[in-house]
Amino acid sequence: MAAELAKQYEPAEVEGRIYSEWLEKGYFRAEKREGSKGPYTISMPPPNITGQLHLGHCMYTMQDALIRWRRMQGYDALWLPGTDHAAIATEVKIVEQMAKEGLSKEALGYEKFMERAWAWKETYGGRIVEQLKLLGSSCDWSRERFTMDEGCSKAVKEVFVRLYEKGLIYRGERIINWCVSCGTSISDAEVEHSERDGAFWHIRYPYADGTGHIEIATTRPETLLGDTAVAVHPDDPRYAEAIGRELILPLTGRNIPVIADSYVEMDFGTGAVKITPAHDPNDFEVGARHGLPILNVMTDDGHMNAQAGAAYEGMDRFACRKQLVKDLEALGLLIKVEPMKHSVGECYRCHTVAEPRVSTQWFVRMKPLAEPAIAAVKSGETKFVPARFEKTYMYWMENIKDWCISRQLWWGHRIPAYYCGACGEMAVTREAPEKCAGCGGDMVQDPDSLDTWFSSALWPFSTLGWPDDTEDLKYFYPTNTLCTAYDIIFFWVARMIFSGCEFMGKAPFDTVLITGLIRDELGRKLSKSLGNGADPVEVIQKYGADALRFTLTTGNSPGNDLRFSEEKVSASRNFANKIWNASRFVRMNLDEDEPAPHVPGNLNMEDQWILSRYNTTVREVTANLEKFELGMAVQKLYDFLWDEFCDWYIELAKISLTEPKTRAVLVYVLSGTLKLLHPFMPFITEEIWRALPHEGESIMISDWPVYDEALSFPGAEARMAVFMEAVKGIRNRRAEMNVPPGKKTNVFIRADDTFSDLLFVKLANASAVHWLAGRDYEKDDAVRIVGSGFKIWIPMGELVDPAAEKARLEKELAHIEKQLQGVNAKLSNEGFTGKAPAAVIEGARQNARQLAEKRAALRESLAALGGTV
RNA sequence: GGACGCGUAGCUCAGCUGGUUAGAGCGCUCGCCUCACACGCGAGAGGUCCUCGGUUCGAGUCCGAGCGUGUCCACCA
Repeated sequence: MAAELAKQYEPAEVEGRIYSEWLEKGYFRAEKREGSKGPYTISMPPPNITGQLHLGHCMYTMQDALIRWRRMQGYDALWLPGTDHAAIATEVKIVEQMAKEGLSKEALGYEKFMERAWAWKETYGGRIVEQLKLLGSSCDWSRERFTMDEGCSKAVKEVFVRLYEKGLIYRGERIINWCVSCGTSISDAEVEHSERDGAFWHIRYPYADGTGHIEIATTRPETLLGDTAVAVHPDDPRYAEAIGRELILPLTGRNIPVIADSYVEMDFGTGAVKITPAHDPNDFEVGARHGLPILNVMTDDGHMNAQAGAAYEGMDRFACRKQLVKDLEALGLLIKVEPMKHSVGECYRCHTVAEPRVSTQWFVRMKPLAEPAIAAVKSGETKFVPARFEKTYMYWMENIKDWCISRQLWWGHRIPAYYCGACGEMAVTREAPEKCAGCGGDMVQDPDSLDTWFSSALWPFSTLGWPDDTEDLKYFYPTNTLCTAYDIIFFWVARMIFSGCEFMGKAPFDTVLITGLIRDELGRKLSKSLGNGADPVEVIQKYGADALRFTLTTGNSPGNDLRFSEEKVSASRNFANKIWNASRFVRMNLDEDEPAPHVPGNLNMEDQWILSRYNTTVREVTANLEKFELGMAVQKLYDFLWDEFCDWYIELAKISLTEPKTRAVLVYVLSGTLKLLHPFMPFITEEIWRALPHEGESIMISDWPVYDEALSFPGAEARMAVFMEAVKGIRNRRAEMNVPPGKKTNVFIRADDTFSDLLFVKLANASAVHWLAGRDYEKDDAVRIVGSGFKIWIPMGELVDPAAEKARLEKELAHIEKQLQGVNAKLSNEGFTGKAPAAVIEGARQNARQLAEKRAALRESLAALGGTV
């Protein structure tokens, strides 16, 4: 056994050593074992290889806590880790990095660029994995995966081909969101909308026959150059005559028709809408209905193209907007400019204003896939915790649109579509075709890659070996708990569910545990630009991983955001130190050959009490974990260990440390509590557990404690409650009377029950305890303490301030009277006595009796005191 | 325009299916270096549980309305 423990817990000395040992022993490895309780699986949300560990990742603590708990319960607990290639995010970073060296993608070429990207993956993907280890994550690293590794890539290809063959993937020309900065399409989910100050330009479109004009209003004047019609509502009387006439599109000289479409809102703007099918999703629909030409006026990088006309070609889209407004004004066609707030979409990666534009892309037909995914949640096959997020999910799924999955990026999974250079024939296949099946011409692969979420959607089964029918897949799928923040329900959770339903026939997990977001002290979202996120690595170095984990799990409930502050971590560190010192105390009083944890015989009141309280804690903490109430579980452990075990039991145990029985109880309760705490504070619990008598080689593979009816001692709990009340009463009185801690006092007690004098000597600074059987203390010169089932007198001479005592008694009396009044009012209410459960009524009666007793005693005390003041 | 949170002690937040006197951490006041721990010990102060109605014998907890605040979704140009 280790020598005496240090006075303060030093996490930095402990954590690395213990983590390495766990790794070496292979404790994280999950396997199908005979006689286990079965599988318990969590797929780790794969962190992006772009990132460093941030506080958000530290919420993975919840997953680790669940895994550690289930592992101790005897499940084959698999926490499957990995990283995400994060197509667009990574590519943007690499391009940035290259720009600093004066390099560009194009200049480098595809092959070289990909080499560079893989090198990036090795460096930074590796870094974040190492950082996850610092947190204490007990993942099965032997199963670590990457969304672009061979297996995952095979799964992606398989899914693409199957969906294509089923007609659920198609290629077509649609309006998509385009990021001019990233140079790629992005999905609807990847566009963030925000309200911005903009303007509403009212513009005159003259009739071609020179008989007047129609006034339209727009927030994006530059798109005028791509207009191919103006639409009005068919029932709008203002424009009844206009329908079918021609207008001259200003600055272009083109003629465009006025068409009728009920998409137009009559009472918004001027009731006439310019239609730009190439640059607006609604206009695209209108255009399709009316067979309008589609005129794309912009380039990939957000400049105006030749179709915009020579005057504007090459201009940046926003510069063009300015110029165009100026030109309209010069022509007298600008009627007015109204300030207007409207929502602008931007790329979620680079925050450039996204451009809706028509483009040929690949899409997933979502409706048929959404149906089973909706059913899975409706039927309860998959549950959200907290349940309210089901609504978020349902709303999105029920209103889902086709998913644009192709990206004009290099870093990602190539689309398995091949085109014949000779005849244009397309083939979608698992293996690249040698030659065109039709004409024998050479085939070229589609240059686009897939949305990064396309591969993460398959994560719960691709990582287990799918499409091969592996043993892992059979055993660990479906997984159990998916734990993630609410901000990626659409991006990821929803897509995993429909993918699981489609390809596995089963939803990928039974529970989605939603965590909140971490915010800073001021409640702001953590962001790189604000630089307001503490670096978890530094926090861990300073306070320890256990303190950080504790901070993130305690007193927090699923789905709610959490404000992070260093003060909280410091408080958690203090708790770790408290555990450490309590254990140090226990440890230093043990014999060399102290037996392993067991419940001894000959238990006295306080032994029974702490065992009973421990037993209750076991039951409640386990129940909390089953309901995913991790915050509550941790809170209970904190309270139990600090308030009950340390503040009371250890103090009482000091009286009888020489008895093996007392030491056995200390060891039993402490090591059991450490087990309960282990999922949350893995390092310190392991370190201490090993220093105490124990069986087995690690706390992390020890058995989770179970509730034991034999350890339930309600009688001892009741007696102990009385004792604690008495001790607190004495302490309180001494404090208020300003009795110096060193001054011991005589204590006279009349009680229904008796306790060992030593208890009072030790905990209440008593010099001697006098038990008054069946009679009160007779002299008047004493301070009285009245409790439930006891009265205590402390001779006044030993105290100092009778006036203060009188004031205190009066205050307490008033308080008691108020309470008594309340209880009596309740008891005399027939509604209450008639309808409330018997136990509640009995409780109230008992309370009333006790209060009445206290009141009587207080009055007596006051009367007695009155004589002496 | 929809949907969803939140509003409890000075600050940050717990409080499950309604049931005795509403809790914690930090901060504050008083006293203690008491032989595990000053990252500590003991004792305190501090709350109209946002407002108004309702259901109920009983509401911080359930319902309705309102106010404040935050988030997500949405094609009104």
